[in-house]
Amino acid sequence: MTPAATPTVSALLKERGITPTQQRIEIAQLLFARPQHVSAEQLLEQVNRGRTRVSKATIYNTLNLFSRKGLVREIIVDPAKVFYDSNLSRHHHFFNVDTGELTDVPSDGIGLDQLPAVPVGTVLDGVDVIIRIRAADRPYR
Amino acid sequence: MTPAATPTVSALLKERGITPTQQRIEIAQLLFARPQHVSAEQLLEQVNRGRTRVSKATIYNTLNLFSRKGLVREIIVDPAKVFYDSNLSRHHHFFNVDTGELTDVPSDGIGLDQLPAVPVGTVLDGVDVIIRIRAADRPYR
DNA sequence: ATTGGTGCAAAGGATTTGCAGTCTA
DNA sequence: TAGACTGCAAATCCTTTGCACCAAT
Repeated sequence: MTPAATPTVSALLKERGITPTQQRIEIAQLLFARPQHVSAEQLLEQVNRGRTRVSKATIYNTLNLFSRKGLVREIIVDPAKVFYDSNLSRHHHFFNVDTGELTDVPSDGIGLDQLPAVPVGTVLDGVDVIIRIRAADRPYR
Repeated sequence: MTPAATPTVSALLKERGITPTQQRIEIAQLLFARPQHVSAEQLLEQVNRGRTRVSKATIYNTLNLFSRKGLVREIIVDPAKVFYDSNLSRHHHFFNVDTGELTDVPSDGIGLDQLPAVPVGTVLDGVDVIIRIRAADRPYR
């Protein structure tokens, strides 16, 4: 086995002060293979489809860690489902309340110009813009 | 007892096609006494502090009903806590991740100019802008 | 009578926690 | 070897559901 099959991800983790364990590397590789939104559950499935098995607890621990370290962004759209976004560029989301689908807003599509000053004693942590949409033919009430 | 101690709220509910029961009136009175953000739990406490007792199930049923009928807006900031906002005017929120506090963004403070076109086959359901803030002296990582 | 609403308790589902065993440095 | 990490299962917490009882038409 080659000693450095995953140099990039491992280095990325170290940069952020995260010990690159096997599980974390596996998780990070999936997350950063392409920008995506995944739930903890989806990620767990993806990982366990591969060689390295990880537990539910580790998925949650790792996602929380990555989130705190700024490697992924938490997107909370539903009380029963958090998504983790590996695309860190400034962008916002459509959330289809009928399907539960989360998609990016085309970058040219939104103008969130000036942010308000945050309250005294606080600092900005992040801005979420979630545009809720639903199927055009479901009046739903 | 006066036959119409609560004419306003009762009428409001009827307008929206909601049968004005005692519990719903009580809940609505609290919600609309002043614009506020409450969680289901907080509202349950508030209601049960008064004369009319309501159950947890009724609180949830009622909040979901009011939300569907457009009387309150759901604000989802945390997977474990939904707030219900009785202020329906277009506005956005600060969410203090350290304290769990939700406050309004001063109306002049934000410019969300153009919204993107929603995907084909869908219609706009609502837009949430949540500005996450944290205590200035808690680096937290 | 029928339909709708409420309450209670149990169920459900996502996330967290405790703790023992394991790995990293 | 010390400290950090992982896995498993149990525990938590918010929210929903099932079902019996009550109210209104």
